[in-house]
Amino acid sequence: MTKPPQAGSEDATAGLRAIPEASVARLAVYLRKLGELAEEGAETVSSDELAGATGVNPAKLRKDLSYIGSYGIRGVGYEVAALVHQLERTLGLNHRQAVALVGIGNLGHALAGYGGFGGRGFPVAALFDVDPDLVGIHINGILVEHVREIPRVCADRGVTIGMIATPGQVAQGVCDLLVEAGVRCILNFAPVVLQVPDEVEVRKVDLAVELQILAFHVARKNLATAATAPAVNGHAARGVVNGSGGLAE
Amino acid sequence: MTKPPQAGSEDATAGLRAIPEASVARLAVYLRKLGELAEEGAETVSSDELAGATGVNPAKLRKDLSYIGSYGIRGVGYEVAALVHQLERTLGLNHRQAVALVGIGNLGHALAGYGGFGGRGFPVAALFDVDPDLVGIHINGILVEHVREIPRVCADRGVTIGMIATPGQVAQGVCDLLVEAGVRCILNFAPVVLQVPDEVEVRKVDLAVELQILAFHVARKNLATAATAPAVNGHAARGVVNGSGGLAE
DNA sequence: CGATGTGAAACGTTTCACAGCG
DNA sequence: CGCTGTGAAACGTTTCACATCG
Repeated sequence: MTKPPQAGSEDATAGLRAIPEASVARLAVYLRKLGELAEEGAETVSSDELAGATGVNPAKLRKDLSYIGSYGIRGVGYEVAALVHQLERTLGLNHRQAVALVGIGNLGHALAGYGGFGGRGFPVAALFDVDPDLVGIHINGILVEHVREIPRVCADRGVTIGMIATPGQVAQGVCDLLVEAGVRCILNFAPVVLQVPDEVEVRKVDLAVELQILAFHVARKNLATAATAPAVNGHAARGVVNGSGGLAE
Repeated sequence: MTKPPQAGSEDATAGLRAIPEASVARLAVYLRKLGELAEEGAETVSSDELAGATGVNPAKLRKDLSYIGSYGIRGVGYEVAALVHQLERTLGLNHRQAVALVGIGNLGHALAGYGGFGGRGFPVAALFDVDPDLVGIHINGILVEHVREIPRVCADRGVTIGMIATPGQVAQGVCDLLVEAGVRCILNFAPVVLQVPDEVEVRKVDLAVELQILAFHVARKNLATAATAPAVNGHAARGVVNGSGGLAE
């Protein structure tokens, strides 16, 4: 397609190069659904089925799968087991990714105990905090160590992914330590924009921002309903915008 | 621009209509940074400054702000206080949004206690679970009620945003209850794709997917370094691809 | 002059429509 | 015939470059 970059390149390299970011995110979703389908005993899925179950347009799904050098069978669909295997390979789930979690507060605790990680190929290999009450204890069998140990411990245990769940003020400092330790992919839960070198990939999960986006849509919907009905009505925004009887606080 | 929809529309309606999704997400980020700047006593910011602090291209920032009917001063920048006010109005933060949280497990506990919500205009108005050990207790002063109460309680308290932090198997059922209760914006932490009517807005926070995206990038980077360096170096991937001495599990 | 606001080009993503194969 | 795989069109987003104005 684009053109063969080099003649003798492994198929591993060939497939991985040019997958759009947006597709990668969906591949993970397909993979999860395929896991469920496999458990239910399904042997094949059509793009329509899988697309329906994952809330995606079938054409988009087929294009996504075509990026990984697809293994579909025309007239039939995709073989579930084979597709699972290809997706896992593409997403780098064939070699385990050791994860370090920094910040064992409310959220950190929850993340440390979250089944979705260890269960699905992301063993939490290290926990860090600065609180003396936390350093030294074990969570889910993992020792909480002091943040200053990050460079040593991460290097030792081959940590490839860091998760930051600290308060915002210290997140950048923690990030710098992780980068120093050679961690090049970071999942940031702290409400700050991290500054990192180009070679480091940061993804952000920002709960406050998510809520604000939804708040925007609440406002949009209120205006929409206020605008549809009233053309005749004068000022129909009445109870909609400010009609919250009595909130809990 | 697009065209004035109706002559005498309030400026509130005029500005809100056509803001791109991608911009809305960033507006929330600008708002947070502006809050910090205000606390530091800044009176104005230039697009370059604010863009730098939020990791965004300055032109993009200016375009984003132009959507809300911008209040910048040429040659100077933006007045911080005024911009904060405009952003809050645009994001629907002037009237509080009552939030309901369903699923008080690991993650739910953390969310219920998270300061970023109540502090910033999102009072948690209701908590729900099915576990008899949880129903009846208070968390952060809020009573945990049974999931079956969702329709009544949400309607009573004017809940506009629902958060689902349940196991995947029950998330769709919970979602249906929320929708039935009139909640039209949902933040979903459960690892499933929710099926909702068109008028309901769902945003998904999917930790496992985030990690898998990062895992993909780890794999990509390994291939990149394996491909760039070694032209001279032989096999430079040394400890990178399979150098994980001993993982924790 | 310096920073905003914005057409227009570049880029990425989604969707359509259908050729091609099992 | 049915479903995949994929050019090409449509759409949304980002970036550039510069006119505009305080």
